[in-house]
Amino acid sequence: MTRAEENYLKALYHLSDHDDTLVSTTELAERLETKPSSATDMLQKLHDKSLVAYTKYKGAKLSAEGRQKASQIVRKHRLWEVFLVNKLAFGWEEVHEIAEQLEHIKSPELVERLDQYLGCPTTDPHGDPIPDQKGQVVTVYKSLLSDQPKESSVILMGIKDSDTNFLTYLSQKNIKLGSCITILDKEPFDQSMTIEIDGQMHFISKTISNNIYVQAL
Amino acid sequence: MTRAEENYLKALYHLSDHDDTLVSTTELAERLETKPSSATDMLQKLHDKSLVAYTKYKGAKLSAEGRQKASQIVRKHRLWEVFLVNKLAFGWEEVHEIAEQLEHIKSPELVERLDQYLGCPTTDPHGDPIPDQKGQVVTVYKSLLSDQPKESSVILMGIKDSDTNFLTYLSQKNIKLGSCITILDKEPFDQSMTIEIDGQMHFISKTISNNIYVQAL
DNA sequence: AATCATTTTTAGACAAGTCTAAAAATATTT
DNA sequence: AAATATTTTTAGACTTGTCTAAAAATGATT
Repeated sequence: MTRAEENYLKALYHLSDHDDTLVSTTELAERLETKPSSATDMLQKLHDKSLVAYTKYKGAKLSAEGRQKASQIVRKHRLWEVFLVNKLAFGWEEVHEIAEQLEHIKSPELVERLDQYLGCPTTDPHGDPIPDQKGQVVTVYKSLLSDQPKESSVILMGIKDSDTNFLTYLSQKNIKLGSCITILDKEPFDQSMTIEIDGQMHFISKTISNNIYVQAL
Repeated sequence: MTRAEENYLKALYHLSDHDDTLVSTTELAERLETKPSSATDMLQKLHDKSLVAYTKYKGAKLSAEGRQKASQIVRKHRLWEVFLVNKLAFGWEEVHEIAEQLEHIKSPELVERLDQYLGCPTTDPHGDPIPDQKGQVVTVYKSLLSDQPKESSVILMGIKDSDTNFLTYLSQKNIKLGSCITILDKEPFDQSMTIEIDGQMHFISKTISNNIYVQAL
């Protein structure tokens, strides 16, 4: 498999993550920052290889085989992210781009040894699950911080959209995975919150709280 | 720089390692398992980019800039080899292919952190020197085992041609970097040797001893 | 149901890197 | 020094993945 093929499979994996909906050509092209015509070409190619179920004008989704392949690329991506953060002390906002490259390294042996070396982690530095060799992921129940009531305490479990700017914003405020968050106040008007983390108080907008996954204490 | 360009630079680096001789198109093509016509195309391209000094029908060599670029690819290759052997417990005969892929990962920050993490090694698992950021290498004086006199004792410092089969042969016999070798006997006729390593005796041909670098104790 | 707008596909072109086959230059031999 | 052999380069073609522009299909509107 070429790098381009791998990137298309991965994009399909992310776009039809849980639901089994068909992905449109335009949607796929946007995700990959390319043109719909290019996506069409590739979908036909991947369909010929039985990695994608694609019907002209209707859309595409991964086949069982394609999903397995895609999951292993995601597995590699997230394992490398753990390596970069836990072993090389990169910040969680710095690792995505490097992992985009490392995920294409072809060596099943390497992946398994890396997994062992890292202690077989089940989530990456942003709280996203790491698929196992079979493509299975451990589903951890996560709610959005924005849905939590006033005066409750929760643990930060993940980031919904791991945008670099957002990750940088959080790490500057020393907010990280595992942080204990107490909601001191919640404005009924715009749902902005006053929260407390490690004795520090922060005001956060709904946009922010809506991008943070938490778990009840 | 593309992967192909990097591979050509690296090949030139290895082919005109110490001496500053011109490399022929055929020589380069053979090293890269490609055709001379392809090598010609690429040499012209690299010449246009000032990475290679190339004269039609004469041959090519790296420019200062090209040599620097090449050295950093070799640096990455060898650092990753150290990682694979020292951290992931791969055998020294298993790491070349994987490092061939890892050497193309583009992230200066990653290289420097990896270097630190590994303790800034100066040689790779086969005893080859790791260039520093400037492309400089520490030259360690190494002689060939085949040139050593009978009854001398030496330390194994490196492998001349790190062929997979040869590396496997050595590791099966538990012969590794740093092993102390005593030459018990040396046959005048074919220069085959009887050597002793860690209490184990081995008979080795000239072909073998000629591929092992050692240093006097 | 017919028209209009949008999405998707096709067709043809381009760049990178490779190849084969033929032409040009260099090296070797007599 | 001329003829032959070898090496190197050029020319044209192919593949992968992309693009633009035009055609076809689908969806929305009236």
